[in-house]
Amino acid sequence: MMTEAKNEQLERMRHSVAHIMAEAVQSLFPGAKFGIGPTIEHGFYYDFELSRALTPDDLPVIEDKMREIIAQDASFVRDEISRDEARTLFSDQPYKLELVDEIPDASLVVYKQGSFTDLCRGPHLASAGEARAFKLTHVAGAYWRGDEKRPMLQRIYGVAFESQEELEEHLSRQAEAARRDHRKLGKELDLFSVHEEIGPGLICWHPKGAVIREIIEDFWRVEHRRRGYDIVYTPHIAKLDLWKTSGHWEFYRDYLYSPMEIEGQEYMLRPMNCLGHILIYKSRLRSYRSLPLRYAELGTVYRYERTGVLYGLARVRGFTQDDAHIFCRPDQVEGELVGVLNLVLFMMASLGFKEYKVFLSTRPDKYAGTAQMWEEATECLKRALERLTLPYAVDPGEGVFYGPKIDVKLEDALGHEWQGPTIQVDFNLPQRFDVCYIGEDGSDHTAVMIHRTVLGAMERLLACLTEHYGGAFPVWLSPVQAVIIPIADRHVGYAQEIAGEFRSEGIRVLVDDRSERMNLKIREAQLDKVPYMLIVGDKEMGSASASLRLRSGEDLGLEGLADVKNRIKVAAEARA
RNA sequence: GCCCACAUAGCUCAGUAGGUAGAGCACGUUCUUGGUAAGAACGGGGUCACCAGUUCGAAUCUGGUUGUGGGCUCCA
Repeated sequence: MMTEAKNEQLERMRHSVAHIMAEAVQSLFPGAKFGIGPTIEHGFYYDFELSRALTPDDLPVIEDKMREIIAQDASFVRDEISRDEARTLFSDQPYKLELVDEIPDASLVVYKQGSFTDLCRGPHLASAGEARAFKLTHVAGAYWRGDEKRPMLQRIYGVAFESQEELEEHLSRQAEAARRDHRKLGKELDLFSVHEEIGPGLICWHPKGAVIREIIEDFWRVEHRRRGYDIVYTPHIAKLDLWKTSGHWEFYRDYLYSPMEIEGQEYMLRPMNCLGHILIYKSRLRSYRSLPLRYAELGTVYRYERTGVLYGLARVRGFTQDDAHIFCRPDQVEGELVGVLNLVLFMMASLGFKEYKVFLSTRPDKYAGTAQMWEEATECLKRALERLTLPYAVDPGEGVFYGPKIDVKLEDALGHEWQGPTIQVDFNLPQRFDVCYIGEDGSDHTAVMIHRTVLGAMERLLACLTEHYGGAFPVWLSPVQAVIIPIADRHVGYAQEIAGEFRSEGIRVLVDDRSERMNLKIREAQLDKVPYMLIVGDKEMGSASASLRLRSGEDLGLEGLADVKNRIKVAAEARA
């Protein structure tokens, strides 16, 4: 109850600060047209149409004006007026008029403070002087009512808290998030790059990023074989006709790369991996006895994403899905779904993601198949979730046109959400490609097809892992697990001996043999977030040992080589 | 795609009355061989993203292109 009341008060304050900002903008930009100004997580925004574009330099000026307004401490006055009065009041505010016309109530509520009156349900603070710590953070463009066909307004975002301390705490959390940004760490830790010369959204994996990827992919393969998947490889381009048959050309044309002509035939870069898998399935007659068949592929796909949506590794134009397609009988669907969900949970746990949200998306307005098919499949997905006692939320109408799905959103250490694994039942492709099997009765039956990824895409996964761990990857994923630091040049030979021995047992180790001081080498290994530093000098050489330092800064002192080796191997095997 | 901002050495960034460029780190050479987060000196390195325009003269002003960032819309 206490926190609820507190939240309500905070919401009220944030909303009032939005009004105060609007008043400040009104006085600084005469003729401003006002959109809406709601509260959001941590703060608020307000949308305006102004005579000129705002720049970041405008924010402190607006903040100063807001402080003046707060100092004047005008009361927030609630008033109820008729629709006609409202139309008169907002006669020069086209966006407000639009809102007035949409509210069905007979009388409308307005709030007035100082010289500013806004159409607003409230509630608000008693007076402007109750506003507390706030800061305007950034300006951005935003379509009126989120519709890209309507005018773009200028939005000012701000944050507001009950106290200066809370505001500063929030700002420092933001700063920590910026430090963990995978785009920044990707450069610092030498994981990946994108190049103007190659094209936006197309990723080059550097050796260290590639190590992480390779380890995860190897792990993925082993786990899939163990769970009855067959691994396949299929081409990255295919004739355009195939994509017409599948419906991709019709439904996703805006997201496809233009076809290319080869020997008078049009070919297209693949946006999905399914079709190759379907053709493998169809390469011979399938009996009900041989189902389910599970074809898995780390399949690279290319999708044309609009430039404005690209984001580091998390939203790209070429990416590798850990894809698989399960072909099964209707009576096998539920069991398969449970198997996939188990695999998802296992992968998430192995990668260190403890927080995730599960969403079940149901039938949209436009759909393939019959309502009954959707009903049954949705029930199957539900039962599978319930068998694993997984809490989930239903996203009504958010399914893809070809079938219902389960999406898993991961939450990283900073609370960012990432769309990861997805499990989709498909009613479209089996029909279009006549994907069937011979049943017990000797006749053809349409197979059920399940698309699924358990990691999502390798690119997005690396983004997510990097931010989750802040670049300090667990030992099993660390590109370099240990750096051996000889104190003086005469210790390099000993360091290399250790490195050879460790390497032969699968430990990723480097010798920092530069003629630099130990302090520098420690600092750099630390900045590289290498889990173990083995410092070796005269003492260690004489006792077949190394002095062990962890990236946490902890100095574990002298330890026998066998123990060090064992310690690293145990940590790697535990995936810790 | 849309709105706004930004683009200077490999990296992080200085460089506002327009007069052909700087620092730190990194890199190279040399000296130093040092016990738990940066030893020192010297040196190499930039057609100031690209293309036009204004100007006697453009990193600096204008327009366009490309890319990046913050958002909006979108994300099979």
